[in-house]
Amino acid sequence: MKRWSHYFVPTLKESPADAEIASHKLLVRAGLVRKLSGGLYTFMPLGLRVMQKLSAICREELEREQPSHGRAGAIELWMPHIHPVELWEQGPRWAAAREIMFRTDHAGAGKGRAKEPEFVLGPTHEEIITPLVKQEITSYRDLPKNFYQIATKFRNEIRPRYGLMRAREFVMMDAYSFDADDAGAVKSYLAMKASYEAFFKRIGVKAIAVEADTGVMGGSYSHEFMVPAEIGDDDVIYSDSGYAANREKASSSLVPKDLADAAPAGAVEKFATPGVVTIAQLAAAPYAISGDTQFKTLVYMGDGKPFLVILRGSDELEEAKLGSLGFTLFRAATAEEIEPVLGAKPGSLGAVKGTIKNPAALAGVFADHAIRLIGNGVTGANEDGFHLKNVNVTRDLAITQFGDFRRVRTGEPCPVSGLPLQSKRGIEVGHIFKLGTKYADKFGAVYTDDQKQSHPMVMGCYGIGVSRTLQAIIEQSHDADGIIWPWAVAPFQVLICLLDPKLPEAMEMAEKLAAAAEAAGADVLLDDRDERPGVKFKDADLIGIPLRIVIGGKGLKDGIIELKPRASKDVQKIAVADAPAKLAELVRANAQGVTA
RNA sequence: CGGGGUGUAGCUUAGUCUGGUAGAGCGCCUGGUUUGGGACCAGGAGGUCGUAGGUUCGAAUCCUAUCGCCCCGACCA
Repeated sequence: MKRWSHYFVPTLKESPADAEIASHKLLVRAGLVRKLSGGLYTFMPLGLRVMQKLSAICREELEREQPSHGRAGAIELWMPHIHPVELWEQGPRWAAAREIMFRTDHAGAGKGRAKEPEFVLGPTHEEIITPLVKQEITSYRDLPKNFYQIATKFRNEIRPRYGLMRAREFVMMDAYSFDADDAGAVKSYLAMKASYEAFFKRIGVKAIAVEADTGVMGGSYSHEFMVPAEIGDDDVIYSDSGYAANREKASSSLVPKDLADAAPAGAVEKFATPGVVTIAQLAAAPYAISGDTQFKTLVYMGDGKPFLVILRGSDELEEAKLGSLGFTLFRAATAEEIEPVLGAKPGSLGAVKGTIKNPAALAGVFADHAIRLIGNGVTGANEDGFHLKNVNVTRDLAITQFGDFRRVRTGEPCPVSGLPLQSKRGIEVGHIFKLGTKYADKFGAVYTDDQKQSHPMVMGCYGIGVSRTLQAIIEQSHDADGIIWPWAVAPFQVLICLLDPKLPEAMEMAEKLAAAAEAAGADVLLDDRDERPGVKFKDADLIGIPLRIVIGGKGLKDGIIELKPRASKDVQKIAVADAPAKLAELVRANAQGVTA
């Protein structure tokens, strides 16, 4: 039992000026965190307790045996957070990752300046664990293995946001699985997915697993765990069939599988379009060529070489989908880069064979499937002020490869069920990746099988943003008065409000109840402060302890105490004599509800 | 990094346009009265107005630079 008067819970009546969203305001008002600087937070005693509860449950769920997958759970270890930069340079994503990494300099190290940093602060640990496993595991007998840690991560986010939601230093559970083959890696992946689902369920968070883009991590497939919330950074696309994907990854069955190639409608014809540089201008009078019959040609630079992406004029590029093309780094090309290759400025670009000034410079022409719906359409002539009509997809466009590059829209048919797609915002609290051999190849993490053959290990990597989850819980579970903690992660499960702490019989009662609750498995906070009742009630609601007990001088005279769950409005009055047993029973019932 | 906003006491802020030497509420300290939903009265402490220059007789206020923070965009647990 903690006595509030000897503890430290600095609550605030007013919201801090720099907090915008409910969970951020409550985080600070309830005394869970304090800001040091943008994206850097101190966990105050109450906030730390929640972090510890989240971590403990996370450990239990990760280490639990997964009988259905015939393998042991994950194994905890602890890796350094200062990494020699050479390991990152050797890894597969240095070019992309270095931007978000904090680097160390040599200040205070008694050395001169070096040109390159020697150490970086770890944003995640693939580059550390893979060499470790390469060194320690060489036999199939030692596989599979899944290692994890719960530790601080450092990312120099371009824009930290919303308190713990996107911080520069944050707490993450990161796990890495190593399997002998792909089938094993899939098992490990599914076992982790099951562990994640169990974890989020236990902590009282409604998180849904959605298909996700693999981004800079690479790998073959991945799921994100999303907490639905208006303030979330991500769009979840879903349908009532159960399909759910991050917008970056989402697709639709807009183009029928059996769609035949359109026959040419006539010879390609050039026409003058002076001053027309947008899809909208061409769609307007006097041209009146609707966006869904125009070909939009975008130019990107992939690892230094230009490539083209063709979409319907009415569609938007989903940039993340270009990741499937295999470039390490890509970005939109500048007008200066475009003109020498295509022969025109943006606004008159096209991919019709023979109109591209320097086709040899291109790394490829990638077309979205949806342009097949156009069949015959209009595109730029690669000559400023001119467009081409009667352009036929199969006859006239020099397409290297078709793919899914467009951003889906709600209302389009779900790729699984055909039901209309819907969209909602979500907070990404966890992510799992099946990595394949990408890192194992780079670091030479191989093992020998029972035929004396050497193979790369097949990896998976997994993350849960523990500190972000803490805030997501608040975002998902609060009301106008404060936080409503789920039982399992509450900093304390029971709050005893002693309205008259100076009354010896009240204090005696409080201690008796606290002992009963603790024996039943609850953590107890005793508000023994010399404050007026109103202050105690307001604070109680604000910090959101699930079960509140009120011991007041008046009630005690009538032989009763009060019991009120934070989540409900009902106050139960209980006879003093029955109180300890009743409280213990309630505690056990609640605890069972979250471990069952 | 682009766009927008903001910086005054521990917190929330007024004052800035129109220059005259900083005010409130909360919190804190002392005393008293109170005590079931953020009490009241009296007294008190606390501010180089983000920082550095400049204009001016005089700058929180005008100008320049710089830093921090917040929001929107591209990135991420």
